[in-house]
Amino acid sequence: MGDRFDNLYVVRSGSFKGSTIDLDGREHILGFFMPGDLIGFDAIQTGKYYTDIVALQKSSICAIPYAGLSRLFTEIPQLASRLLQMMSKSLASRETLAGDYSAEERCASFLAGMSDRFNGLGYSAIVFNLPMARSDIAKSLRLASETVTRVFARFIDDCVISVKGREITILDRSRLDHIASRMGPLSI
Amino acid sequence: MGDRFDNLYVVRSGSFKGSTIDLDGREHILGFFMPGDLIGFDAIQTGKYYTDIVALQKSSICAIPYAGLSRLFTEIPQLASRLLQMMSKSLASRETLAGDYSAEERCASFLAGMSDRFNGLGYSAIVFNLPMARSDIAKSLRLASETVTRVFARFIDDCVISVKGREITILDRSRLDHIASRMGPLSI
DNA sequence: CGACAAGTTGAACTCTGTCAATCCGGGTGG
DNA sequence: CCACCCGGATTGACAGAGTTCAACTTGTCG
Repeated sequence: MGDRFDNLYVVRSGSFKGSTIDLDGREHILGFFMPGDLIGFDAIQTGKYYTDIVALQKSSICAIPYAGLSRLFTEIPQLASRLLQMMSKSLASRETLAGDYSAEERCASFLAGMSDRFNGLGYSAIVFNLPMARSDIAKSLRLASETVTRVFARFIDDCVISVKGREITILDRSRLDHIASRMGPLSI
Repeated sequence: MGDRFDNLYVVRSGSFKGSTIDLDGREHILGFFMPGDLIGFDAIQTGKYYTDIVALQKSSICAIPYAGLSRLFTEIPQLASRLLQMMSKSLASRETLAGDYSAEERCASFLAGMSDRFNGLGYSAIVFNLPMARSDIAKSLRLASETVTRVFARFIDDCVISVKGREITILDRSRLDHIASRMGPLSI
């Protein structure tokens, strides 16, 4: 955070969280990045990164110098369009997160979103290991970690998911979708 | 909303609100658009507008066919960069709005932001007329309109602002900034 | 096996939303 | 010119979801 914006980064393996620390010292988590995700385009405007990026496990990234990339806009105009598309998608996700939704809706949307993302990466959409701590989930959903625990507990009671530490098993995806239905998809 | 994405629009005069109706029929306001603001780039990804745009007063806009614009990316690569910048800025604003901030922080940030925007347009940063209803402010900040009223009342008691209908006078900008300090600027 | 971080559970509290009543200002029509 | 309306704004009372604080449990790693 605060460094001069020179590169965009693509996650190659592992996962990251994007976070900021506000003036009261509280951490806000803006999203999680998984393989294929692009990191850093929120810095294009200001020329400075304004989020901290923290690896959640052993991970690797690939740097893309923005100067070189933007020069390519001339030769490959689709490149700019594609970049605009990715930003547009990210924007929609933020939009979703900004809505006033209940803790259950948020958690359901989060779980469904993670399932989809793992699925898109070729992993199981049913059983997967969350790379982040409960408190990180909570901060990304704007909830207290205790609330996330309690909602998960309710989901377990209702046989929607089962949980073993950070391993999640989706037992009833349609129910999950139904709970999350008011919210759009949470892609990042 | 729902129409095929063909044009971006620039506000020439007046003001607009961008809103969606969720499945429960409740309106969410995503932002306000004032002269110079660009409308519609959140549709780049999906190819469909997914917000309703409503004028708040007699207003005029200028349509920019996106097909023509994106062709220009080749000739004028700065154009794509500029567009990316604007989206990046919008992204940052959404980020801000997604955080968990108190009603006071949200309202203070909103007022400071409006003051800055009017100022940027050549109007007074001290006294200005809000074009939108209290309920619109509330919906854009994810609050109930009553809460906005109450927070404004508290600000008046503390001599931070004075209010006469939709006319706002900033009495103590530094205090306002202080209250809003945990939040980033709310530009859109 | 012990220690420390992460996660869970319980109880009290607080902020904000909801509901309802009232107030205000501007436009309308007699 | 005034009485009347009507939507927006304000104010009050109350309830509920979620936070906070604290204690307790679990699991992981040295």
